[in-house]
Amino acid sequence: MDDDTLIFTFFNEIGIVSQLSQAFLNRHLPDGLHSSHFATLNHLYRVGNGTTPLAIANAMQVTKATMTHTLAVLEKRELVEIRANPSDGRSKTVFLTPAGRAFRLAAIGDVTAAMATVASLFDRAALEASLPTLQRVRKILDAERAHRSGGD
Amino acid sequence: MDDDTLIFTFFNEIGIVSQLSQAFLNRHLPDGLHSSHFATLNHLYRVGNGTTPLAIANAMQVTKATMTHTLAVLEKRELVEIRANPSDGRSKTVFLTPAGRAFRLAAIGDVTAAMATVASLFDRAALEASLPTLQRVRKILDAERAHRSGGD
DNA sequence: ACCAAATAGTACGACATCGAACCAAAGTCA
DNA sequence: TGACTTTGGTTCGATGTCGTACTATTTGGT
Repeated sequence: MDDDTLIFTFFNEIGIVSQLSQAFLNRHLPDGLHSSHFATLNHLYRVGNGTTPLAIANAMQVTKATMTHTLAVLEKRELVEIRANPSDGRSKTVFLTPAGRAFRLAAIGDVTAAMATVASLFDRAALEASLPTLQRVRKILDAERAHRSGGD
Repeated sequence: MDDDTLIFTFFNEIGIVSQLSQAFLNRHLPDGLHSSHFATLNHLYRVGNGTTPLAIANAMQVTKATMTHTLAVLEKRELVEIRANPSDGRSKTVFLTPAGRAFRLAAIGDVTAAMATVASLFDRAALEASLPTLQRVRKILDAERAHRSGGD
């Protein structure tokens, strides 16, 4: 298998696994929550409150337009609160509400429970071993994207 | 990191890499072709002609409704031809047209060229090493999905 | 042979995502 | 200070994907 084919195969597999895992999440998340909403809640929880929409969009690797939409959904459900950014009039800051925190916990519970049956089938060591590779690939693609859209 | 967290992290990383690679493809595929169309053309080329839409949908891990749409797009561009299935009145068969073949080659050329700059940054051995893991994960999720929707 | 259940594909409505165009606030530089 | 550029977010239109409901054909049991 030459390099190009390997790379195609690799990304093809990545794409399919991603689709399957997202489908899994979408099926098991409570109340019609979409995996992207879930990911955003988790990000807010991990990174902490007061982040700007753009920062979240970059972290999630979606466009800012998409993040506007995602945050609007979360805000309508009162899972996050969006305030003006005191240090920049163009910007906003995003906060997880208590309801958002609770919802995240509940969602994690549901997903974890649903995952219990399959989780045991995964080879923990193998997953752990491929993580650095994935992260490196992510960084490379990310840099390429930034470079493309930024300069050039 | 406990098992659940590892799995979450793993799928999160997979999702992001998938998004980035799809975005990369979408940016570099000619004539507004979407990565899913590209993947379908590649599948038809690899697996051979005369496959049914459902078989393609399963291989691509999308719903049959989605495949109906994808094939309609490809057919409108005359990259595939869809005929009745002689052995099953409900079914169809899909064929790559000469134009479809040519388009696929051109697309591969474009993408490969665009990828040349980043391809050298990938650690070939690492990608190769994580492929089996990805394939195993795919199989597990796939089986779970089939089980869920089929029985239960 | 007939009727029920399963199956392949389509139609429809909902929604996530994207790119491009746009607006408003900062920043920059003369 | 004032104009040009950059930057954070939103709006808009287009499109890919999904789930559900539906149609037509096939399969299977009696």
